[in-house]
Amino acid sequence: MSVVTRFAPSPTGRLHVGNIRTALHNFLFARKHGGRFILRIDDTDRERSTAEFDEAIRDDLAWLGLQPDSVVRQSERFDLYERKFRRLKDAGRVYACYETPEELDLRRKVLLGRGLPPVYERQPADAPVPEGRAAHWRFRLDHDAPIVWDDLIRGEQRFDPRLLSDPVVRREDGSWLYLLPSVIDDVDLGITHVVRGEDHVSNSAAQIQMFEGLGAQPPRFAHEALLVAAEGKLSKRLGSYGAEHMRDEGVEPMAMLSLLARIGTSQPVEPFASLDELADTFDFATFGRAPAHFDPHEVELVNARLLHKLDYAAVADRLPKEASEEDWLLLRPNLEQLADFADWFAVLGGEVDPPELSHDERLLVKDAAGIAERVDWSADPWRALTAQLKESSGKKGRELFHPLRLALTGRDSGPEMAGLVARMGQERAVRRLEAAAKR
RNA sequence: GGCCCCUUCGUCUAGCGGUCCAGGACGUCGCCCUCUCACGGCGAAAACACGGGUUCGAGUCCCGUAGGGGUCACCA
Repeated sequence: MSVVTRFAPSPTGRLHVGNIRTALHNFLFARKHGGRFILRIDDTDRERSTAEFDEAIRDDLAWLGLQPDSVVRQSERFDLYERKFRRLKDAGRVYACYETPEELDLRRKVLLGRGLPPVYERQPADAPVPEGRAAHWRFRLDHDAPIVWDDLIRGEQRFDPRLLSDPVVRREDGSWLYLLPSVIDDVDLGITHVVRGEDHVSNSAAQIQMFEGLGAQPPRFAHEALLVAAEGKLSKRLGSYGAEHMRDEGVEPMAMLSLLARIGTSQPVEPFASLDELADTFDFATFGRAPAHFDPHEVELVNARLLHKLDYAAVADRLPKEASEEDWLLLRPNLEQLADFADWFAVLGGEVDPPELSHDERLLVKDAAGIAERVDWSADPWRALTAQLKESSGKKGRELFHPLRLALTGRDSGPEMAGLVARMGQERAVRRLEAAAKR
């Protein structure tokens, strides 16, 4: 049996880390098993769904490289739901209800107040239909069929259907609620594995009976522990760490994905350059059951480590077109974001602001400028320059190198000076040293 | 309030009764590459929530306490 997974966001907002992680796991599992990954836009809620978010979600997935093999939209499948709904109704698995939300809410509070589970109480079949009230519809759970499944992450799960409310599947205006259309689609699309957050476990319990009611075999389920914000006690909203935000912050998609694939698992977080590498090692058995802390700072760290090992070919099209492979190799170890490259590239070929130096440092740099003019730049100019300067000034170590780094690059830290100096050329180096000496 | 899940180094975790004075990864610190900052390499410090049991023996099993997460919608 080949694997088919799906990611089913509702277009009521942008993707955030939690979403992305679920999408990634569905993608990786399918990829690992040579299966298919489907994007299902859950837009049954017409009030809150928008075309803008629909598009933004597809954009974000594309940016992340999580391309679905196909895309379906629930709003285009209402005919199918109608047919299945009718069948369930004829079979008595779906029945009409007439309570108002206020009545249900009140009843729930009473039950809760008595310390009882707030489960929906079915009305007797001969209960009078309230005057002028339209029906909404519930799925009838089979109270005599214990619900059991073997969760890929949580192990054996058992639910007593009596402790679950018969879920409302359709409103009085005919609009659909999440639970039933999702099951109908999972059957129709041949979904073999449902991978989602553990906030869905009780939904899965009810849905398993829906699969059976529809005469279908339920898929396998994997409910992953949720992510919680790392910072402080006051749980910050995870929603702010969205794909949009990541893009603006210069996060490489693979850095984000590398972290999300492994956080909360027993496998180490390492920067991976491709989804295939991630898919190879993907395994639900390594998933922990406790909520993992997501720390945005960790994304930055993985991002930097990823950049440090990325090949020129992987980034060439996003670099200034004059930048060579050598430039990339020289500058790469110092990048935290790809955008930093452009700044360093300017240090090689552009201009830098002369730094503020102390009196002693200016003298040293002036001396250096004189030496630099006479050095043979085709050999190893940095070695020649520093050797001579060391001798003439009597300085060494930080005292010697720091002013030179400042004068030549305008910054107090950065890549290997030897490489930078050779690449910036004699004329530019001399000019910068002189400028710094004068300032 | 009911039900479900969880609690090992700062963080993510390994551990499925003795082989654990608890292993790995990130971070931190130190050393090396280099006579600078970074990159990289090597190394070090760092944890079994608490209290009771069971057992010859408990991080590992049981109960309780505390804490965290989830759920109990005419949201998804």
